[in-house]
Amino acid sequence: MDLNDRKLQILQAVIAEFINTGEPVGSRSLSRSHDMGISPATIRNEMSDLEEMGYLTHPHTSAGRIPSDKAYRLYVDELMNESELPEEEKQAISHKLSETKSELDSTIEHAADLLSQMTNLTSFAIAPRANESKLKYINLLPVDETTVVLMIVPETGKVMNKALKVSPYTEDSLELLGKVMTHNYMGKTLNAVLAMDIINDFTTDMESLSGLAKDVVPSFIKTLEKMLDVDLYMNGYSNIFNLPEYSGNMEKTQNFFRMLEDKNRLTDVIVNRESGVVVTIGDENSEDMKDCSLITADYKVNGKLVGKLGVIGPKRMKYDEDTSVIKYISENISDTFEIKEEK
Amino acid sequence: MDLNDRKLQILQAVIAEFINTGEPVGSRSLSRSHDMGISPATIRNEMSDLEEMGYLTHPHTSAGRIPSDKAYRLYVDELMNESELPEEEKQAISHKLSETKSELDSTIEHAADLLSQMTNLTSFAIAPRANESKLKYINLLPVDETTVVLMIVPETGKVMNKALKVSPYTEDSLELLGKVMTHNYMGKTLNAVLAMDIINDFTTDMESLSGLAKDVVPSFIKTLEKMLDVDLYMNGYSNIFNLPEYSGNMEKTQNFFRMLEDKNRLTDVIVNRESGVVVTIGDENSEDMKDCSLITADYKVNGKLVGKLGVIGPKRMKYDEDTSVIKYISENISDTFEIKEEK
DNA sequence: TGTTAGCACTCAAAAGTAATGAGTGCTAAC
DNA sequence: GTTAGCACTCATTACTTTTGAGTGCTAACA
Repeated sequence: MDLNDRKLQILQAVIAEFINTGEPVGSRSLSRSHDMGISPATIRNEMSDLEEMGYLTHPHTSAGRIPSDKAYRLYVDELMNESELPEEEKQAISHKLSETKSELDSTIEHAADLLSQMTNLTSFAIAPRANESKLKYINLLPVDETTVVLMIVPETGKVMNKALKVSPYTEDSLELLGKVMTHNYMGKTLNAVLAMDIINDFTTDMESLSGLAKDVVPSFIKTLEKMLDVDLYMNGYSNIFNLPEYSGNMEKTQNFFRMLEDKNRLTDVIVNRESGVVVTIGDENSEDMKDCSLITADYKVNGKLVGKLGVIGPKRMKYDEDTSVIKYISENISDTFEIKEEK
Repeated sequence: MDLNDRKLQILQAVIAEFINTGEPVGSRSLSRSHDMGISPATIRNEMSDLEEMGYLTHPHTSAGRIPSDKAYRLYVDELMNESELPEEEKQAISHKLSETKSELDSTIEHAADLLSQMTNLTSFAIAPRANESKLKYINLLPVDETTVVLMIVPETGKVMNKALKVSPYTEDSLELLGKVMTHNYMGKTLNAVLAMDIINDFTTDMESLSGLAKDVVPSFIKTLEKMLDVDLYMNGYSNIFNLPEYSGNMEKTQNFFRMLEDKNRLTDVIVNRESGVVVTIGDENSEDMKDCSLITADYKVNGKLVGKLGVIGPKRMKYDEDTSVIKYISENISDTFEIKEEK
């Protein structure tokens, strides 16, 4: 059987209608809302064909049709026309994001915020991962007799520092320790440094430092490990209650929130998505998200891929608009954190 | 009318039963479960009295009784015996918290985690507020031609730093600017510094620095402002679905999540609670939390009050156990971050 | 005088029943 | 190939009945 023009037209109409209302679409109501010059009976025949081809399903015999995952996939890949964002929305985004220009963390947070507001979905964003990023700067600074601050600056990603309680020390030994650490680890990637036998570097070689090193090195390692963690921002989860299929179904709602609360798992899923603007639909996701769709995009800092952001919501989301929003926001962030050549 | 012994006993039994099951408690079932040597009819008479006195209510004529807010208040203040935590739970807490010893942020996060696990409620914790904390250390560090790191260490609370993009600069001018900032602001409280006319300090006086200062000072101010924000950790919100009164009532659940998602509001509520272990019940809270109870406690760092943590859940929470857990965890944190005198 | 058995009454929740209506599939005529 | 007609399906809604845990009241009892 062939996906001829009329079938496509009907399929598109069913998808559009279902995305809008969330109710199964019947032949009669379709012929009323989208006048395409054919009778409900004809639509019925076509729908029946579309069902056979796997694009539509039936919740039960006497209900209307709803799009299958395959239909959404077709829609996203071929049918929908990515709408250009209206100028005023673009302005609103740029304006909101420029408020925190040059502060990546806040920008990411604001981006997630915007995203959920503009899509009425649950949004998320993750800050840069640092693991393949080279250490650019390591420093130990004296604060008071028993406090020093350890600071680690990776090439991309978040600066980390930590105030450490240590036994009394001399500034000289602190400076020396800082220099040794810098010498040993600077320019290497986070992963590379963590693969080294850091503790041994200090316990065997340098007697004079071992006291201070004993206080500092474990924290250094822990801090490096913590830099591998990605921060997850999430926003707009209450939006789910605006959708009748959730607000009328406690079990679905429960699953949704349980899924969201497993932050590690969610972070994993997001981190491991392909780059670019990616849409995954229903079964294309893992079991716990199988009746959701996700759209993600990544943003760059200085031209390198570093973080992701996106939305999660029901399969009947407004793929066209939502994709545009996400795309625009991620590009906007990337632009903001581009090295300005002319500077 | 008098709250005699028997009435108290019955009231206590009703409360205990209701906290356990969430179902209104009838006279017959009460006489069966708590044998107190009197007939259901007598219990009925007493319950009727208790209702007149405002301790019990009736959802409808033919239903059992449920405790009023007043009853919970009495229970919390006088009737319940704060249970000592079993030794193994204490151990579990100490063990889990000691994993991240000396890293306040992670400790707080873990504490919130533990709290929700042990109480089956939604837990929250806020990291220290820095606004009355004195600035202990300000530094500007060169990273590369167009990047410097600004670091601010307050006496208590979180070290903040930020990588800033700046126009090309000399290390000398950076050092000078750092010294000026240190000279101007060190030892003052955050609030005090923010009250000053910081921008003017630099634009008028020091011509030589104005280029660099123009890049750095606005970020300095923003960073200070950001230090006033408190970070809120939240955990275990899905626990709400285990409670029949929520999992059977979408509207309640919605309100709960909407309330939780308003982070600023929630943070405000928590920050402004009295110190010590505080329980607020139902109407004692603001409108949006009026059918919840909250228990909070604060923890100290170096003996100063700095942060809070607690739980939010239904009014029929296990006040005795939950209070003990919160109290123990908050004390444990305070102990961990106590200055060790003997050091 | 406090306690209790007995009884009529109440009412939410559960179960059963019927009506509604949007939908389908099939067939026969156009 | 298209469409009107019709029998059939089935979730949803409304209505009714039944059930049972509960109450309040009264009268008798210790």
